[in-house]
Order: sequence, then C-alpha cells, then structure tokens
Amino acid sequence: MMSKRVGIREVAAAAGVSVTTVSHSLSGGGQISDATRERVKNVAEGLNYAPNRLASGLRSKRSQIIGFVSDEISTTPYAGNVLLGAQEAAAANDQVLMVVNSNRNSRIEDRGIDALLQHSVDGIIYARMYHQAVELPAALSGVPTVLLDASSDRTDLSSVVPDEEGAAVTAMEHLIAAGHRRIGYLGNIDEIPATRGRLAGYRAALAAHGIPFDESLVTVGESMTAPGRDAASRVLALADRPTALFCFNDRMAMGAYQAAHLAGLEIPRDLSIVSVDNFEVLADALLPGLTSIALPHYEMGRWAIERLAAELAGEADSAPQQIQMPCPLVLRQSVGPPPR
Amino acid sequence: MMSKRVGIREVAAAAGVSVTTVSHSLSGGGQISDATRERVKNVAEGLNYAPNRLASGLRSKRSQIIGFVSDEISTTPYAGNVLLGAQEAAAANDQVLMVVNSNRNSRIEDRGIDALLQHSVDGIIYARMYHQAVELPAALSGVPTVLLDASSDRTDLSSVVPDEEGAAVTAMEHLIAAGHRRIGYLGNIDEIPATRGRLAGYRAALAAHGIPFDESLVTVGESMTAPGRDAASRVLALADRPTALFCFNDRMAMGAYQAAHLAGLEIPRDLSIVSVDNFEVLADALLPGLTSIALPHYEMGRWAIERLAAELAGEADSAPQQIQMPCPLVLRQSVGPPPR
DNA sequence: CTGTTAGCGCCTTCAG
DNA sequence: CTGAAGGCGCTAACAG
Repeated sequence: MMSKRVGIREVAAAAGVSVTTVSHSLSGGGQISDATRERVKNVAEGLNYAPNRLASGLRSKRSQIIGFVSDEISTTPYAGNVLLGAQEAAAANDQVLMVVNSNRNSRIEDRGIDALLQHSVDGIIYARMYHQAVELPAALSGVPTVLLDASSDRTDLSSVVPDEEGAAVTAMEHLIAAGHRRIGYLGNIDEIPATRGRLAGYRAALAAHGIPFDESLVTVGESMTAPGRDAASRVLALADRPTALFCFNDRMAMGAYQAAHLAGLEIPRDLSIVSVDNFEVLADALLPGLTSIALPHYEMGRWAIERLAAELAGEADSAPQQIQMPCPLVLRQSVGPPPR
Repeated sequence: MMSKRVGIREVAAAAGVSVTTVSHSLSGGGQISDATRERVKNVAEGLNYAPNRLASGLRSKRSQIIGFVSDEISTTPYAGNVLLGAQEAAAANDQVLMVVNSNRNSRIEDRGIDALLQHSVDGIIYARMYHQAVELPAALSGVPTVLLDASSDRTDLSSVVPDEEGAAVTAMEHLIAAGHRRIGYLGNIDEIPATRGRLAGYRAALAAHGIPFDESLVTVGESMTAPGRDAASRVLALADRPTALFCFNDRMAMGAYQAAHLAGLEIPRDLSIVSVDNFEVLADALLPGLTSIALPHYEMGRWAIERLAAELAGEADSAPQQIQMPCPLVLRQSVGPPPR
C-alpha cells in the first residue's frame, strides 16, 4: 500500500536531527557518530519506519529489483526450485524478484523484458527451464544479465548449467561399482545439450573402465514415459540384454520400469536402473524407488543471483564466469548387483 | 538498466510541446486534441521512449506492481500454473508480478511482505499451493489482497478455491455413468478442505443415485503413492471388492495402480479409477492413462489478478467475492464398464 | 486545448 | 560530524 507511511522526515523530526543524518544513519554511509546512528535507528524502528524503495530507487539508480525471465515457469515441475533458489538468495541481498514468463514466445518475452526495464530492474536472470543454448534478446544488451540453465557463445556473460557429462559419469560409475558391465543407455532425441552430454558421459565412463561401447545397447526416443517404455522394450528383448540401464530422465525410466514389468523382469533383481532428474513425484513413487541424479536447480538459482550481485557490485571477482554445476546421485532402491 | 534513457522532456522538446502534453497524450488523460496526441505518440515511439515506472509510481501512487506471496512455489509441481495464470493476467493489465516465497515460515513471509510493501505494490495475491484455510498476516491489513487457493472467514476479502465437492461429484458421476455401483474411495487424512469436500462429494453422488454408503469401501492414508498403495490393497482384498475407485489425488491413484497390479487386477478391465489433480507427469505416464479431475490452477491465477484489478479500480462490481471454481474431468483410459 | 509549477520520498554533493 | 538544498522522472492541479 502506498499510504502515508512514516517517512524519513518524520524520523528526523522525532530524533531531532536532519533528514540527511537519518539517511546516513540508516544506510550506513556518511560520517555519523555511533551514538546518533544508534539513536536514529531506534527512533526509526520505534516509528515503524520503512523506506520507500520507489523513491530511493529513483534517486539512487538502484531499485533492488532483479528481473527473472524464463521460458516456462509452469509446465515443467522442475521449475520451482530454480525460482526458489533465486528468490532466497535475492532476499538475502535485500533484493526482490520480478518475474516474467515468455511461454517460448519471443514477442511476449520482449514485452516482458520491456516491463522489467521500465521498472528499472538492476539486472536480469535469463532462465530456461532445461539446459539449452540461447541467444540473448537485443533489448537486454547493456543490461547486467546472468544466464541460468542456459548457455550462449558469449564470454562476456555469466552462465550456469548442469554438468551433463559429469552427471552421466556419476550414474555410470554407480552402476559399474555395483558390478554391471553390460549397461544400456536409454537416450533421447532432442537437439539439446543434455542429449550430447549424457551420451558422452556414458561413453566416457565405459571407456574409463575398459568396457567396449556396444551400439546395440543404445536406444533412443522422446524423453517421456511411453517412448521410454518402447525403447526399453527393444533393448530388453535382446538375446544378450543389458543388466542395467542408464536412462536420460525419470520419465523415460518410468517407461523402463513398465517395460521391465511387461518382460517379466524384476527391479533391481533382474535389471538395475539409474536415471537423471530426481523428480521426486516419480522417483519416490516408483516401486522400487528410483535411484536418480539430481539436477542442481536450487543451487543454480542461488548462484545466478549471487553472480549477478557480484557483477552489479563491480567486485574484484566480477569477471564473467561460465560454470557447470555438479549433479549429485540420490540413492533409492533401483540398483543391485547384476543377476547370477 | 537505469541509464539515461530518453525521458518525457526529450519527447516534449522533440515534439515541440510541454511535458504535460506529453504525459497526457501518452496516458490518455487530459484534454488533448487527437492531432497532437497522435503526433506526440509518434515522436515518443520514434525516440524509443519508455516511461520510468519508478518515477510515475512515486508520483501517482500506483506502482503497477502486484505482490505475489505463496507458501511454496517450489515443492509442488502444480504451483507453476497458478503463477502463470496470474502473470499473464497481470501483463494484460500492464502490471507486473513481484514474487515472494515463505516456505511456510511466517517470519520469512513477514519479511517478504515487508519488502513488497516497501516497493509499493498496489495489491497482493496471497496464495497457497493447495486449498487451505488461512489467516491473513497483520502486515497485510489495509492492503488490497485477494486469496488464491486459500480461504478465510473474512467476507471482506475476495478468494478463489477449487470446488472440491463438485470435483468429487464429477468424478463419481463419470464412474456411475460407466455402470459402477460399488465404488470405493481412497481418501486422505490431512485436515484440509479437500479432505472433507471430496468425501462429501463422494457421498452426495452415491446418495443422488440411491447407492447406499458402505463404510468398508472407504480407506484412507497420507496422500502419497505408498500409502495409496497400502490403502488400495486393503480395499481390493475385500471379498466383495469395489469395481471402481475414486482416489483423492493422482499420487494415491498411482499407488492404487500398483496395488491392482500386485493383486493381479487389470485396469480398467477389472478395476476403474478416477482421481483428482490431473498431474500430467503421472496421469499421462501411467499405463493405462489415468482419468483425472483437473484443478483450475491457471484459471484461479487469472481470476485472482482480475479480481484484484477490479477492486483496485474501485469498479461497480468491486464488492469482495468468495468463489469456488469448477474442476473439469480429463478423460484418459482408466475407466471402463464394471467387470462381468 | 496546452503550459507552468510544484512536489512524490529519498539520496547526495556541498558547506558549515 | 551534521545540515541545507537540489534534483531523480513523472503527474496533477491550476492557470492561461
């Protein structure tokens, strides 16, 4: 509400000082004696003073608002945690988030960015809901921006994405450590970084353990349950079927569960499974629980805000960084030793 | 970015008029001839003028920012759509959303609300991620507020929640129309409106069709997959087991699928299932697809913003409203005629 | 119909 | 160490 809340001048009057002194006292700036500073703070608190950010932003050119633009806050269930991470980090910095959603429509996105700029956001988190390459909208040139779950070829922009290859290696190491050597990969077909990265990790892990790559163990499909079921059915029908499956994501893994069921195989006795997403509604619900690699959504959200804050502050370490975040393994019950 | 963008005075100079004329021309107010209005608009566009909302908000007491406070944006996957609905409706009103997340912690929530108020939000959407009764934080008294997926006993506050009882009736009517008379209810145990509402709907639908209520067909558990599985197993073990199950939500329904499987029952041949949530990642993924009642998340988001806008505008119909939104049935493959 | 003139609430040189 | 004064960019009376 924009009512007549108490302002800096009321505080000044009550404390018997000038508005300047109040401003300095509260903002930590200026040369104020500790005594007055304390007194002013107490008076302000007593009066229930709260600054008007509109006014201070107008004057100081710092709105303390960060714009958060994403392609689809909604459809994906992973989304929430990146927003949460960003929001909590922002709150810790005395910043607040203004969110805008493009629904993958660049006209809507541009309009949203315009709105953010009109509200004088200090910077922008440009987020995607799954790892992908992006081109920054022209309207954002000159605006401090950090890419989240998105990457570009620009080295002057900070960005954070999951370490896709590392995620796959982690999953594979877990399977190999359990004794598996014949491990299938249920891959997806979209042209996104995760597709390449996870396959690369799959192959790298095999190579690291001297296990030959067998193309017949790799099947692909759309990254959803039904295609995962079909792909898994194909590879499980092989005479020399794999004893374990690394799945592109939890939805495909759910398909693999169904395929295993249809083939009369029991998990993990006959088939071990690891996948990526750690999407709890699925991973926890499946029987047995699905061991899965978690994507660091919350952490990426935090990192993006902190990076942006550092760049806005012009700190020493403010050179742009492009980082890949590690993805931890979340153990459940879908992995066991190979049969026999 | 808060750089020296072109301001209203540059536009005025370029158009050869005063700043007042520019302001009126662009905001549609004042008495300006159509000719000058047009000319000014063109000049402004040519100069790529965009208003500084900080300044206009400071002056006009209208920030065009709506605060969105919710308990948990993240953990639940339903969340996204309410934010999306709200965001799109806000954009249509030339408003923008500032989000704050309390993580169910009232101290964090109060801090967040403070931040929103400091930024002079015009009003607040106070949202919960699932239907529940709330008490409005004291800090919000006097602030235009609309409750979303939340209700209170205050009649001076607008609110929107799903029609829980209607949802259950819709589900039951579908089952009854398919020929079922022996229908079980897999209920939950939390003390939330949905618990009462859906059970009431279950009973009402039975009564409307002259089917006696049989307590043995009602089993309850926590609203998750494993408890759903257990509860369903109990009722399916009955000598005279139900031919259909109405489940509290999709996660419990997934448990019912598993229980059916374990009991050697095939869906929908031996057992029909309808539930609530239409949580696509589950409902679409289950085999066969799960027929489910959709909760109107997106629509509630839109409605809340529109209601707030109406109240802010002080329109004729601005008396607070407490509404229940209908919940549509989404057909998939989990319902068939009763066996034999 | 259009222009002049004050501020909105705060920050920030610049003097004391 | 503290106070006075001038805007930030825009809107809204009030005059012309």
